[in-house]
Amino acid sequence: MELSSSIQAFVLHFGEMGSRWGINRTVGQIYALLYLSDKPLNAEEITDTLGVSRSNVSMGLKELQSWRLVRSQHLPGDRKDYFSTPEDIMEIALTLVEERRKRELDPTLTLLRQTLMEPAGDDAERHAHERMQQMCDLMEQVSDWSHDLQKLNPKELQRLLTLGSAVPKLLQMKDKLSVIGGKDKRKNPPDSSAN
Amino acid sequence: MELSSSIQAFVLHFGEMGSRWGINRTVGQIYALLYLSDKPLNAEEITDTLGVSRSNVSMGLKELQSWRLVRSQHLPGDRKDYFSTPEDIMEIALTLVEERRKRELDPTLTLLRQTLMEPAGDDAERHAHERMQQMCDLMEQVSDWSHDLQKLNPKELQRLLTLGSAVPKLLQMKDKLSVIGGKDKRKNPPDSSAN
DNA sequence: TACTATTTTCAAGATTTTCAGAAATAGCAG
DNA sequence: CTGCTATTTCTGAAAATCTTGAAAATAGTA
Repeated sequence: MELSSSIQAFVLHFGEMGSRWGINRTVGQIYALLYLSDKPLNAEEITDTLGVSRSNVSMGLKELQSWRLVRSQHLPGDRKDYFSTPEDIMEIALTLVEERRKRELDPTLTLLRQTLMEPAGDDAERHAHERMQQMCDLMEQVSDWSHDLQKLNPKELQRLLTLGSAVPKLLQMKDKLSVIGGKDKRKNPPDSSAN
Repeated sequence: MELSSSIQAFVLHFGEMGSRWGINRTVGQIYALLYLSDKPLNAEEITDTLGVSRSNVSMGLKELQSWRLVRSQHLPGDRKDYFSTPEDIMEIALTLVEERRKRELDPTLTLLRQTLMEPAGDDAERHAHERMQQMCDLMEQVSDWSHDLQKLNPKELQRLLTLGSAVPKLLQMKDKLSVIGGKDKRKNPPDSSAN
């Protein structure tokens, strides 16, 4: 399959960016191709289009499936596997967030929790444990937040994203409401500590 | 310098995770060491502690400084450079978000904007451009959101993070308020389209 | 069951990245 | 300027990763 120049540029770019995103070039190119394609592609088509080996494509597809960024399906009257990316880009983004959390956060979180079970020995270790505790707390919050995101539907997520910088203003608004209504159930009421 | 076992474990872990985070082992180890240290360290001390070459430490420190995750300072009466990480973990997290945006998002955003200036040719390219437009829109929102985060002070950021899953409820609250007060200035008032 | 289409695995070669030591550079006191 | 120390850059070797073609495994079909 011949690619138009703009599609080609995008595919090549994804290949190059792959290293920054923690995937290799072929994987990046396969994903870009599937993302832009208006129909599912089989491994053979991908191989021909990208000009890489068939086995490379097989491995790449396997990795993309392990990330849940690519799905396979069968077309009627055809034994080949056909691959595509989800339609909804919000869904794609959520998947990416979740998988990165699993790979980049969870292992460290596990180590930190284990380490912090043990008491610190000398002064240096005591300080180190404090630092680890800070990191652990933050990572847990980010992790929880990531889990919460997964529960939102794409629509809610879209609104949240659009809101962007307006969220702090919402916070202020909430504070006022809480003060008036007295319905604040959080452990730390607003401004319980100085800024 | 001798490391206690829990510190050692953390340093080694950061070295291993480095590859997933887009840095190499030595860089990961140097960062972990500085993060846990209760005082700034010079390159010589880092070299001895980690058992890697002096030149490696030099390169690693340079990279960490390019990420703005490590700062250098001079101690009175000493010609050596001493290195440390910022105290506030929230500040560290913000730096990380910003630098990752620059490295992982911005280049793609640039390419997408350029590409989308040109009109699409055939049907396949038209579909591809639609997909690129979706990705571009989302990335711009994430990028804007990341910029907005940078403007928050650590305290506000902390509250935002603690809020987590409560944000959607806040959204609902806002909707009700807007309906009552009639002060909604957004282009798309709440529920202007079906969910 | 045997045959064929398709996918996956494997081991070797190619490429890229990491690393230590050597050489070069920079900063500074005398 | 000279000699000394601290730091960075260069370079080739080692290690890790990527890519490939061939072989093996799997799945579908007659």
